[in-house]
Amino acid sequence: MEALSHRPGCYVPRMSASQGPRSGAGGTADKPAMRDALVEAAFQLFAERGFDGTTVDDIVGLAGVGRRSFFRYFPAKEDVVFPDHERCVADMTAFLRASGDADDPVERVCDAARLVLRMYADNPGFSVRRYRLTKQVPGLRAHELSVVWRYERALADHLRQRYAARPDGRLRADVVAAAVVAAHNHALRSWLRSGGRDDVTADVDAALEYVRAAWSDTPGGERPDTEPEDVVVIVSRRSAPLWKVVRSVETALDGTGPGASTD
Amino acid sequence: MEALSHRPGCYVPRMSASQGPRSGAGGTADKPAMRDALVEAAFQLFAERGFDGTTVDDIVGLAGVGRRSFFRYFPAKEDVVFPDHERCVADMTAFLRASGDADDPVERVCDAARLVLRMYADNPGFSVRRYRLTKQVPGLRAHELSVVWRYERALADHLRQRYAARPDGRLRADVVAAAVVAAHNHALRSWLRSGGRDDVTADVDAALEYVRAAWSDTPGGERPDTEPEDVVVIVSRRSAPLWKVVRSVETALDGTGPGASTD
DNA sequence: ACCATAAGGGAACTGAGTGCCGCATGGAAG
DNA sequence: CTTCCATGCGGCACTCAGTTCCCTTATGGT
Repeated sequence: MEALSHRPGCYVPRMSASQGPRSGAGGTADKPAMRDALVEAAFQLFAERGFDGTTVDDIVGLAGVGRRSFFRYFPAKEDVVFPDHERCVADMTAFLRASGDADDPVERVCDAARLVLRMYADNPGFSVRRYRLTKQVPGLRAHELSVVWRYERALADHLRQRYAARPDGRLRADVVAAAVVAAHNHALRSWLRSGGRDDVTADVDAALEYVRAAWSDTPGGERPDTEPEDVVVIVSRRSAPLWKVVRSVETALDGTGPGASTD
Repeated sequence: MEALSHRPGCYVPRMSASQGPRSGAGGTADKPAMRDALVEAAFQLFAERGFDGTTVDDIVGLAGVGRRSFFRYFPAKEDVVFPDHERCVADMTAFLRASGDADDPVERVCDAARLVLRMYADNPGFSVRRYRLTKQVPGLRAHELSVVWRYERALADHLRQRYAARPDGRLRADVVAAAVVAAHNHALRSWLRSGGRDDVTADVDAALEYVRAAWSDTPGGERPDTEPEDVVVIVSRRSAPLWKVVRSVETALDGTGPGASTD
């Protein structure tokens, strides 16, 4: 999570696809005013008449632009609901590409998921409005699946590189990526359902820790540098009475007595 | 997996959605000839001109039926590529609903995934043709996502019921469902990529065992009915030499010697 | 013979998405 | 200042997916 805080120069400028025409002077931070106007008009009409009840002509009519311009900025009507999706994917892939080979791959993809979370949390109002929309419009739900799929593919591709040496590296990469995305989405959705009031980051951290504990190579809840020296394993016959099991566990954890410590 | 073999009366008759009109006499096993003709014509044209290069008029022209009839059987053009999807989802939900509370939930959803696999493996030729199609047509890839999403939701909903007592039950359900689907799809896709020649079931079993080992409540590789009487736990100091660890493991498994058996 | 039901066929319509062309702006070169 | 080119925008027309409405036909029961 430390990797996510205050990364000054890590922002991908603007070379993303589906960005539409770059307007005016070839500077760095220009404002696609027409694009924002289209998004604003679209969400206003979607709130009034619903997604299916709104035509592209309605949107461009309210925004005061030509119909052809809409499809210059958004390849499809559904894309106006996820305006900066391409930039987010580009940011995530850049973040993963900047990963070193030393750190834990699972940690890295969890941090990448936190990156996506931050993009949602930065605009709570917009995220909640979009969530209510996608929840009840089947076409938008389907579109959201391909949005999420892009993130999952980015995570899985990164993990496949990192797990290239493992025997089941590709399988593990796909499974871990799916688990991370599922955990992230679980926490994100419950936050969106609450209207954006709860503490997202804590819930997402807990959810990601859940899969990290199951799939990371650093098994404990600790980071590699704080990992304890000992690994504890307990053997017990199932028919043994509970108090005997407990006593043996305690003894084994002490490292003395009749436990199974080999050292 | 025993639950998957030979379930004579478990087949969901025909009340699925998107099934189109039920034809002719009200018997049990009638054949929607027109539906099959549409699928056949569609795949033939898709192979020749591609999905985007084929219009619905082309399909109905080759099948010799009216254009309106196509949309009676398939709500959208993409649905002709997944003709029995609704029946598969209905089968899976029925299979999950028939689950007892005794067996391992993870085992159950893994078996449900194997059920889907069997539907693919029953028609290898069709599955491979569809795979090659969906691989290169973005619109079909997106549609496949919503197909897979239905399966994942079915698994997750079942797990949510089974994990209702757990503190993080809903999170665990979502993560396990995603992991199972990812593992299943990983093995399925590699089989489809091979043209349907490899042994699917073995690969899928291995992939599902991968997530079962991580998330099932019965940690070993054993089924509940063949579970051994003993539970083995091993304690080892990390700095111990490997041979000492191995020797202690062997001793512990023997139940004799200086191991940690409490009985 | 009559009607009821259900399936197929077909014309016409809406709306998304695309191709093409013309217009305007704005900066650079003559 | 004019010419030229590049770029963004608007508009028209077109294709095609999907829907609505209505008609025809077959079958089966009374």
